[in-house]
Formats: sequence, C-alpha cells, structure tokens
Amino acid sequence: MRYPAQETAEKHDRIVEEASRLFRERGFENVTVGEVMKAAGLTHGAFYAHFKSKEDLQAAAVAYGQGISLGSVQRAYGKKGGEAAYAGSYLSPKHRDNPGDGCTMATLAQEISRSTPEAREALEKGLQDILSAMGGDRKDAIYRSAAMIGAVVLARAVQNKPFSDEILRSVHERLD
Amino acid sequence: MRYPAQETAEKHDRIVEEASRLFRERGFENVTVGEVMKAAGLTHGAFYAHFKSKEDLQAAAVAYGQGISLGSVQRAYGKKGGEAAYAGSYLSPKHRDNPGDGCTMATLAQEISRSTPEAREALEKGLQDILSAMGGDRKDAIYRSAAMIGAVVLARAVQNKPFSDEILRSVHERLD
DNA sequence: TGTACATCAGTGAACGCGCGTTCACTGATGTAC
DNA sequence: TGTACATCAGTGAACGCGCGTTCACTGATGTAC
Repeated sequence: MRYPAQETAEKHDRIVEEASRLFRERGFENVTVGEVMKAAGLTHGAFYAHFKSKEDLQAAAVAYGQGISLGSVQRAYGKKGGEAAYAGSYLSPKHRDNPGDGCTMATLAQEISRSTPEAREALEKGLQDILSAMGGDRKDAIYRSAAMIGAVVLARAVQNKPFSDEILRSVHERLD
Repeated sequence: MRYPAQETAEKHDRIVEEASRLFRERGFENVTVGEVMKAAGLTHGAFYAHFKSKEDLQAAAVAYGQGISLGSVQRAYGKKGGEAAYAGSYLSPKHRDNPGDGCTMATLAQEISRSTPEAREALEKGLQDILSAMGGDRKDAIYRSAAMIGAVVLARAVQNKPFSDEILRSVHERLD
C-alpha cells in the first residue's frame, strides 16, 4: 500500500543511518541488504523502492558518515584548543572500540578505494570539507588527518591491548 | 597423481605469493580461490591440498606480505639517511599506484581487523618486527608508520590526482 | 467537496548466480621389505 | 637393487548456501476533474 510521503522520507533516512553504522562496524561486504532493512524496521523487498542497488546505498551511507564527521570537526574546532581536543577524542580507546559510531575513513577507506566512483566521490568530498573545517595550514591539516586515521586503523587491527593503546598514545603525543 | 616434494613446496609458495598480490590489489573478499589457483598455474580443486580454507590462506598471505615489508625496511634503514629514503619511496606515486607490490597494512588493515585471529596475529607480528627494524625512538617509529599508512590509504581513496599527490607530498614534507 | 483512479512503498516468495568447498578418480612418488 | 603398495597433489564436475535482485500483489495516499 501507499504510505505518507513524510514517513517514506523518514524511512529512507533511517535506512541510510543504519547502513552507515553497520558498514562501519562490519564492512560493506559483510552486511546484507536484508540486515540493513531489518535494522531500519522493514523487509528486504522494500529496499529497491529507495535505492537502485546496494552500491547506490553505499555511496549514500558514505556521504552521510562523512557529514557526521564534518559536524564533529566543526563542533570541536569551534572552541579554542579545539585541535587538541579533537585529536584527543579521535585517538581515544572509545573511538577505537566503537567503529560504528566513528570516522568513516578509518573504517572503510580501503574498501571504498576499490569501490564505485560515487562512493569514492562521497569520501573525497567529505575529506575536503573536513580539511577546510580544520582551517589553519592545509598541509598541517592533511598531515594530522593522515596520522590520526593511520593510528586508529593500526590500533584496531592489533589484538594486543597494551600495544593498541601504545599506538594511540604515541601518535597523540606527537600531535599535541 | 603424486608430485615431487620440492615441486609441491614451490607450488605452495607460489599460491601464497599470488594470493598476497591479488589480495592487496583487490581485497580478500573480491578475489576467489579459483583466481588465486589460476594465477599459481593450478586448478581450484587442488587448493585444499595446501590450505584448510580461504581464511587459512589469508593468514599465510598476510604473514608473507609483512615479511616483504620487513625486508624493505631493513634494506632502507641499513644505509644512512635510510629513514628519509624509506619515507620517500613509501609516499611515492609508484607505491600508491601499485598496491599489489606494496605495503600489506596500507591495503588490507581494515579488512584484517574484522578477520580471523590468525590473520590479525600475522599483521601484528609484522608490525612489531617493522617497528623494531626502524630502530631509534619507538614512539617516533609508531608515529611515522601511522602517518605514512594513513597518507597512502587516503591518497588511494581519493580520485582527483592533484589532491592525491598533495596528500603524499604534505605528509612527506612533515616527515623529513 | 466528493468521487474515481493512478501511484507507489511495502511484503514475502522466488530466482539466479557466484563462490567456497567436497568428492571420485588419477597416476607418479616415495617407502617398506 | 628390485618390487609392491600406500600416499597424496592435482583435476574437474558437482554441491549447497547465501545474497542481491525481481516480481506479483496489496491497499492507503494523493491527485485530477
């Protein structure tokens, strides 16, 4: 049956949000369309009323995730000492241990670099926006971003907790 | 039929080498067992005479790839000015454009962090060995590694060539 | 303002394809005596 | 040193499962007149 336009739009957003979270938690390839729809409170068949394909959803989910990240950067950099505060939270055990709520680039960048132009475009635009929001010297913003992302990627790959903590701390110290 | 033991061992090595290359090029999930075996000059059925499962191969391929990386670090850091030379080649367009011949962590770390304990262990051991081979201050080695890996990950995700080059250059400058 | 009808999000069964894995079979190797 | 036999890497067909996608159908919404 047909549903009110506003409800449909809300469901659409919910699909993107849940997809973004699930993809960051477990990777695009390891999440099924059915799981995303179930998380959004719908059945899998309805998916194609909202998106052309799973890859289409990926691009939307990446754009959404990058938007969230941009918001975090803007909020942190809005206050003084924001640069250090942002590095502190980015390089925290909390961020490392909760990829589903964290930076899209630190969870999906490698997968996305082998994915569609649309998904890559969404990541790229998000990164440019984030670098702008960081302000200051652009080279410095790039370099801080690379170091933070690399640190979280390595800290998540490593199984030994003290070693993982050491990675976060070592990079954090250098960025202060 | 049965084959000479030495030939079998050579084929085993070839499977691991080709797998490592293919996984780095296209990701573990996007490479089939059949493709790996074909690249090694065999048919897919023989795979299970060499490995228990595809995941088992992944761990072996990661260990192999990390071994190659360790060799590169040892060779570079053996000469004076090795630290800068290593950063220069790691952050080169050539490395960015040839993931199949490059650093395993810069291509597969995110996928591996969601994979088996064996694959993660192989990555972790490789990283520890590399940090040791870099010598000097350990915090510095960790921080340089994170920045270099993050830079290559971002440079590969980005589609705009000048932007991608800018990422490599910006991080390179800070590490000199 | 009311009525007729086209639209379309959602359901759940079904399809089809790809891929990891298994299996029966082969025949040279390598070992036991 | 020769002979019998067990081993086992390799082949290629087949299996089975999961997942993305399609499809017939439903029925309330929203629009045209």
